Amino acid sequence: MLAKAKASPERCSVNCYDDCSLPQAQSVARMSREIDEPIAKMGRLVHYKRGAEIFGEGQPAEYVYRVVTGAVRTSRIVNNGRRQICQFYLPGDYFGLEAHNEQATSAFAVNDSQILVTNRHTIAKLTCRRRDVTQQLMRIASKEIKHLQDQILLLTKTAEERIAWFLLQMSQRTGSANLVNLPMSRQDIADHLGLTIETVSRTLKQLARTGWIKPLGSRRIQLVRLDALTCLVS
Amino acid sequence: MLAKAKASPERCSVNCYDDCSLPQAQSVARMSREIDEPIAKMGRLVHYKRGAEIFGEGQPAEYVYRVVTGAVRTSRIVNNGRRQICQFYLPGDYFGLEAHNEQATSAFAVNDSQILVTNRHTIAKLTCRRRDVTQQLMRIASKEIKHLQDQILLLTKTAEERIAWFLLQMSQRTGSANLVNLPMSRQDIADHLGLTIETVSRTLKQLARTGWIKPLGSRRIQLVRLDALTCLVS
DNA sequence: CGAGTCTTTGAGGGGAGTCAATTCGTGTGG
DNA sequence: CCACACGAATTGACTCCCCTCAAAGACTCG
Repeated sequence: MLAKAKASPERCSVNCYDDCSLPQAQSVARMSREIDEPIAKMGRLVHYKRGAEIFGEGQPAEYVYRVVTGAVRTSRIVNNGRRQICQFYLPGDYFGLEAHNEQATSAFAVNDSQILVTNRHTIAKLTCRRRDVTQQLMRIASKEIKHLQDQILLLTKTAEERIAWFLLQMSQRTGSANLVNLPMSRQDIADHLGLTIETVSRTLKQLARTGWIKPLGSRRIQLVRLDALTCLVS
Repeated sequence: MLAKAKASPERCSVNCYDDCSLPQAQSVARMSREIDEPIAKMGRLVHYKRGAEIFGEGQPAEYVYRVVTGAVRTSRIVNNGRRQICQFYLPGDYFGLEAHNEQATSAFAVNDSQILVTNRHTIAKLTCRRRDVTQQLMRIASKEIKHLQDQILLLTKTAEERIAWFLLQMSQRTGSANLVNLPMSRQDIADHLGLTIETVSRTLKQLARTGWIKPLGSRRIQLVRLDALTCLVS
């Protein structure tokens, strides 16, 4: 019931760079879909082990983060002990930007992950010189807001619709059309969708029985009937 | 069931100004808690009648809005006809900023309202000259994100907790400690909290029976036991 | 005063939660 | 390499909260 997150704040700094001069920075910039993202080109690459805390709720928000490899979840603990997973972040996604003074969420590495960490001061200084940085910041914030609004819509729907939505979203975000890799546990999914692990499991089974999905092991799912799933979410 | 929003796009422009020279602009700036908010000092004051559409979902996001008097609700329509009210905005609140290219929500005036409308280009130009504008933008976005996250936490709670949370929040935002004026209908409240009007009505009755609140007419509620309500939300 | 809308109240049903037991999967140590 | 342990995931039975449907009551405004 009380899903306490593992607090193993083990962090290993692997590589540092502050400019585009190093090859790693180049590859990071190339990974970006929008080439001219100034924030993507600076920062420090940090390696977090599976389950490691990246930042905690209430901590001062000093950095902006970007997933390079792996996966990250942000979460909040509610009074009754429930854990709400606000968002999963996959390679290319920014997070930690939404905070103003202090973090409203905690962030944990779902898997071993490489995260690009950029100081907010560095970004703030950049906004004075380059006007497109402000636009990029607002674009990231807008994306975050849009996503939260989608999630709010989701929480008024049925379990089946939530699961379908989640699977479709994961398939879109990971790029593979009809094969979904789930880096997170059932508990993570349940806490994200506002369900219980039992309901998640039952609903997945139901979708498999109707032939819309095909489970390939516990954390790999093939989306057989993309049309039916999409229709369910509409 | 299908809660269709009234589409009465009647809008009356009452006053225009683009600088601080006019007295209305001064009063708007004075209303602001943070005196040095650059956005609050410019724009055009528009009057919207009760039920009027301020902008529609999918429309290009050209302006940023600020409530001066009245109340505004932003909403989205889900596939099954349900309406999700994303947020209520009260005097002093900004809205419409979260959109990137096009509005993700529709906005309607709950009551007759005066809205300060500012062109995004004007703000964008200002960011080049004054660096604090970017910070203000991010502060508004952060506030919006925090609020959405709170609402997500809310939607996993019971009806009683949602109602209590809503009443406490409204009392905080309107400034009056234990007297809540509800400018919106039961349907609006229900669509905001992810409940039905029947459940809203029943839950309010239940809270009144336990003596924690005291209804003063349909749209005025006295919060008798603030401690108990706060404990419920925790 | 009356038509329409909003709100309240009641009865019944369904979907997800809770509790509990079993199975599966992974890593560990003998 | 196998046996064991531990957690993760599945499956089942039962309960409860909220939704649905329906009708009556209260309020608003012409």
